[in-house]
Amino acid sequence: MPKPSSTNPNSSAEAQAQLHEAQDRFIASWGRMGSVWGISRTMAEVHALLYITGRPMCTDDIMARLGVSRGNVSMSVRSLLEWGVVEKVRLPGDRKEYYSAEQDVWSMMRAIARERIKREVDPLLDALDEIAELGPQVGARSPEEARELQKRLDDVRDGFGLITTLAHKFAGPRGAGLQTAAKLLAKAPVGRKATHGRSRNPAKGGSS
Amino acid sequence: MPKPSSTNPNSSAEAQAQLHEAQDRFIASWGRMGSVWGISRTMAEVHALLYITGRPMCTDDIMARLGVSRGNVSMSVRSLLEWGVVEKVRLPGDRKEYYSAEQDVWSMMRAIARERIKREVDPLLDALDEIAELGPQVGARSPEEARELQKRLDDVRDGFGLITTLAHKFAGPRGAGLQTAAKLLAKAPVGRKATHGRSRNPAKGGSS
DNA sequence: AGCAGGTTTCAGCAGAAACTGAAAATAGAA
DNA sequence: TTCTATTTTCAGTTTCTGCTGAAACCTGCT
Repeated sequence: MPKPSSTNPNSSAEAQAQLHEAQDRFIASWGRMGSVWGISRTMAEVHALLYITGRPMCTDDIMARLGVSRGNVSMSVRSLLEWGVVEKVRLPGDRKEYYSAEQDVWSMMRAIARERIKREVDPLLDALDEIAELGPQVGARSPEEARELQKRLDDVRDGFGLITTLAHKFAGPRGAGLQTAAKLLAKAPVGRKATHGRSRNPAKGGSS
Repeated sequence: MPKPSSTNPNSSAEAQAQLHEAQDRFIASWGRMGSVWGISRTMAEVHALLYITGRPMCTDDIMARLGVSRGNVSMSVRSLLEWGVVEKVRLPGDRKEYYSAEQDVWSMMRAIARERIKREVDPLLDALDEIAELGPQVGARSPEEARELQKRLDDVRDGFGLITTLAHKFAGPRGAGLQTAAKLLAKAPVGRKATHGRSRNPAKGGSS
């Protein structure tokens, strides 16, 4: 029910404001995250907004809530659609387009991981392969330095290659299995118990 | 043996130039990577230079090779030292400071991962915890929306929490075990075989 | 102590990225 | 088809980030 959030039996104006604030905080954090990841702050904020409210929203809703221009919303939504973390929704009897975010966190994370690998790791791997091909030339004249170079190149390649293989299992179309794998690995005693030093806020909602 | 790379029995001027070019390409790629990761291009380039040559270098060497200012080198090196991927080296009989990069790729990757988690994930987790504390207020007046909010917050938290736990095993002081774990996981049939569609350059000249 | 060689800091500049606003394009209704 | 509500594009503007270069600051030799 994408109802223009107005007076709802359950929510007083005050509670509304508090909800609003909590949401805004999430949006702000996610947005800051976005800058660190190299995507635009607004794009991350739009995504956060759609995710946290869970309701389809149209361009004007987003503009109003985030206080950004129409053009900016349009561009951000487009990227989000490309990433596959947001989809268009048509409401019958309304000419506007509505947008809503992927609600399953793991799908969402897969999508994010997929994009990031594409942008961050793959180009490096390509470059590495390309550079490796210069090796023989060097090797012809300077075998020792060529070997050193080749070794370092290979080391990096192998490291990132492994990570990529791993990540593709996670991010690929059938990647859901990795959620399980991750949980397994998280439990497995690799070295020692690595509590990440943060006490989970207890009870409350069970999750997916 | 940090010899100012001059005439070496094994290397003709030509081979030297070719080695140089291969290195430069690596440096450029790694530098581009850096921008994507939100660290300055120069910082990444300095690191790449120190890694790929494997030789300790002083400020002037770096300035000359990378064509950047003294101040820039100074700042970059400082960050690199903080990240723990580069260390100071004193050469006896020379007042200059020399710097050299961690040569083990896995240590290097652990260091990188550690920094990135610190900068990217931890703040989000903190924000999430903080926001979750606003929940009860909302809940008092609007139980339904509060539950929805809490659930979404928890979902994200759980997802990132799991990843963090995992990552800390990898990046932590005893994290070396994860190299093994990664290899294991890479082999394990999670769903289906995920060849990452890239054929490793097979010894010599593949095509580009 | 004074001095020479080296490193760090930082104000100002330059280039890049993000954002706006309005014009152009598009898609649905009649 | 035409008319109109909505979305997209893009040139201009603003904002941000990284870089430089010179002055200030260390550090250890004499």
